[in-house]
Amino acid sequence: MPRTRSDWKRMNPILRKLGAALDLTKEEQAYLLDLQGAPHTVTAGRQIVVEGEIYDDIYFLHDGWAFRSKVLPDGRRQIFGYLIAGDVIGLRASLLDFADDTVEALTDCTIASFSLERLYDACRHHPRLVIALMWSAAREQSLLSEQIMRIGRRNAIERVAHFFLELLSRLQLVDEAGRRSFGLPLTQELIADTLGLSIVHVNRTLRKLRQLGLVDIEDGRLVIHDIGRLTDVADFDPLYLDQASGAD
Amino acid sequence: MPRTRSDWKRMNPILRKLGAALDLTKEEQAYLLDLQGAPHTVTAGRQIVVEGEIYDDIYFLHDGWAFRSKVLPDGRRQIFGYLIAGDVIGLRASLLDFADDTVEALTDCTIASFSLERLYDACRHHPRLVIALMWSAAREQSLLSEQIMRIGRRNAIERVAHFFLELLSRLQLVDEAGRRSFGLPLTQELIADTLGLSIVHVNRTLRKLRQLGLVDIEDGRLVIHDIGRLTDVADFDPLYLDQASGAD
DNA sequence: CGCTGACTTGAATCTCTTCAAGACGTGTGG
DNA sequence: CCACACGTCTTGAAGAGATTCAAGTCAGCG
Repeated sequence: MPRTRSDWKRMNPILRKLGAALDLTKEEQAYLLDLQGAPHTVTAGRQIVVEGEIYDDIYFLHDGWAFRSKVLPDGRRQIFGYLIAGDVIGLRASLLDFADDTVEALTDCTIASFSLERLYDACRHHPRLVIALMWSAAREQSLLSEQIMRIGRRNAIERVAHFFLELLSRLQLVDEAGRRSFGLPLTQELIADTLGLSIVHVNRTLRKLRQLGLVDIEDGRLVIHDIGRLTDVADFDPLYLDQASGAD
Repeated sequence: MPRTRSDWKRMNPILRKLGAALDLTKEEQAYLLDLQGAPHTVTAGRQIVVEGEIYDDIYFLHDGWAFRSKVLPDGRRQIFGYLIAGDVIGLRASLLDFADDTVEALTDCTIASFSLERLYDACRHHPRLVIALMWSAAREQSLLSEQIMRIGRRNAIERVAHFFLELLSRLQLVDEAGRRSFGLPLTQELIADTLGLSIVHVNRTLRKLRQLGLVDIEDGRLVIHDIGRLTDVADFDPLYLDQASGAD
């Protein structure tokens, strides 16, 4: 299904997300769209960035889910975070000499690339765009910090609850979640590798959350029954997401 | 003890660190030094950045140790990482609306500030400097990812061993460590809050490392007796540090 | 000289992991 | 169309790793 440029623009989640941080001018928006090549699709399971490889391009994720991870020699895997519509992929890999982790498409993804080279030009002509990109990277760092907090100092039920609420807020920002539910393409194994738990324990923890009447997962969709209580359980404070949720 | 500008320049750890990534021209180096105000001292225990506050300035850390952390309402604390000579403080806080964690001086620190406003100018006139700054932020992200890996998927002894080796490499880059030892201003409580462990367990783990003949802590100095074996225990791969260690 | 902060150690306890086995749904080839 | 394999989810039981509680040592310091 062919799309015109103005189509991309109207629905572009990157603009939506960056727009939440800075008010970009029409010109800046146009420039940003021009930077990108035509979007293409990556099928689920494919690796977009591979640990140890060299990259000069970065990608904007338009649609779908991806995740960053790394595997120890003995097979233990850690997932660092999930990438959803509006997120940037591979910025770090192209700034550093090599990618130091792997980004894999979790669902079919639509991505658009542009070369880092063009960032130099952008610097000169549209410095605010670079600031916007840095803002995006800064926010990603906040997510990483919060992930450390989750894994380092929270117990299993807090981790899961907190993780779900973070996903809810992030997805809402790009219009991919309802008020209290969203499509969750994760297996329990992925959740385990994200939160530093075993599969079995994730299973038991989900059961507990279900029994408490807080959340349900049905048909790959997460439904939060009581956001207030879940927020209490998780001790969730969305400040770090820097997205003025609610008041928006 | 007064210093001339050329003094700062010669010994400036920021230049040393950024120089490891990009070869900055003389002009770029001079511009970078001009950006900064005169260094001043922050005494140990003082907070440099406070969670929830608004910041427009960023700081270069010239000397000393600081750490980023966050505390849960019930007192559990997580330390996200340590800042040493050459590191940037507060970039994230000034890009986002608020600081989302706290940076505290662990030892007396020497820092120099410059306003984020000037970054716009830098963008136009010296885009490579901004790239260098982004490289620095990217590397910081790598550290955070590795921290997640440590806490999420490694056991206590691996965490401690890996943590020590990371510190060794980072300190060596800015000439603050010998071949196999360095000054370690951390209490066991700080190590515990860094690695997601209890104080007691850190203590036992350090004892184990000592008994294995791998490391010793004497007089606030960490001495690694057998880097090879410690690297094996930790499964340490310095690739993520992006500093071409050894071959340097 | 007594107080405080950091380190140390033992014992009991708990959270989470590991091992094992079964249920369920789905896709595939005979 | 059935049998079988496979991936995911689920649950029980045993065990390991880490925490908590408690108490005691030691050095520095007012």
